[in-house]
Amino acid sequence: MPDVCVTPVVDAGRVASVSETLPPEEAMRELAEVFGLLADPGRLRLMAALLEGGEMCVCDLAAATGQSMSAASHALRLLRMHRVVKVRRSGRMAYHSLADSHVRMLFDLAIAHIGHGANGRDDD
Amino acid sequence: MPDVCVTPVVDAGRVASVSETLPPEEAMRELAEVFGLLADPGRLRLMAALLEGGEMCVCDLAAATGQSMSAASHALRLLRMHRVVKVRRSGRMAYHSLADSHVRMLFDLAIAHIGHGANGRDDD
DNA sequence: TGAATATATGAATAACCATTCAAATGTTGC
DNA sequence: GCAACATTTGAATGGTTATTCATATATTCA
Repeated sequence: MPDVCVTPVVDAGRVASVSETLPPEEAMRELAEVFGLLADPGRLRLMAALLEGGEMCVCDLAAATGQSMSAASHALRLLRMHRVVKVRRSGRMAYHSLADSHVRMLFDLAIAHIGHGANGRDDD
Repeated sequence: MPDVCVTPVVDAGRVASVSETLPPEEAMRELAEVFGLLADPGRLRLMAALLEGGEMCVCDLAAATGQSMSAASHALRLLRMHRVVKVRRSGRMAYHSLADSHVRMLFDLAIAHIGHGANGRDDD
C-alpha cells in the first residue's frame, strides 16, 4: 500500500472517468511485452537484416548483425516465440525470415521514421 | 572475442551487402531506447490516461493509473526527458499532457491495434 | 560408425530498470 | 516565519534480462 497520506485527488470525476476508459491491465501488459521485444539493438539489427536479406541462416545473421551465434540464436528464439520471425528448416540449417506480425508493422513504421531525432534533455 | 571457431559464414556476399545496408549502430541504439519507453505497463497507462484526459496533474495521474505518486513522477520524468509528454506548471501543480512525438505515434498505432493478440508459443 | 557442422539450450554472471522509502524542493496562505 | 501541500529526487532493493560459456542435439558426409 502507498504512502501515509493516500493519494489525494484534485479532480475526482475526471480520475474516475479516465480510469474507467483505460484499456484493461492485461492488454497493457501484453502491449508492453511487445514493445519490449523491440527495445534491444541486437534484435532490431536482426529484424533490419531480415528486412533486407529476406531469408537467412543463423550464422549469416550473426555475422551480419555483429553478435555471437549463441546470442543471435537466443534472440531469434524470443522473436520466434512471439511470431515475429518464422523459420524454415532444411537439414541442419535454419532459415529465418520476418513474419507479418503487428510487431513487424511497428518496426517498419519506426524504421521509416528514423533520422528525425526525437529525444533530448529534461525541461524542468 | 567470440568462440573458438570464428563465426562461419554461408553466403559471404549477402552478409556483406546486408551488413552495409543496416542502419548505423547509433540509430539502432536510439530506436531501441524509444521502444524501451513503451515497454512498461505503468508508462503505457500514463500515456493512455493522458490520451483520454488531456491534461492532468501528477496526483490525479497517479490515482487514475493506480500507482504511487513517486512512481508516477519518476515515470513522467522519463517521458518528459524524451519529449513524449510536456508539462505546464502553475503554482505547485504540474499539469502533464502528451506531446506530438514519434513515440506518441507508435503508441497511438499500437493502441488502435489492441485486441488482435499476436503472441504464442515456440514453434520448434 | 565417427568426425565435422549448424543450431539450440541451460546455467551463471552482470547490467539494467521499476518501485519504494525517506527526505528535499518549492508554493500557497496564515 | 510557519504549516500544509504538490511534486521531485536520491539511494536502496528486488526483479528482469542480455550475454557468455559450455554443452547438447541433430544432420551431413566419409
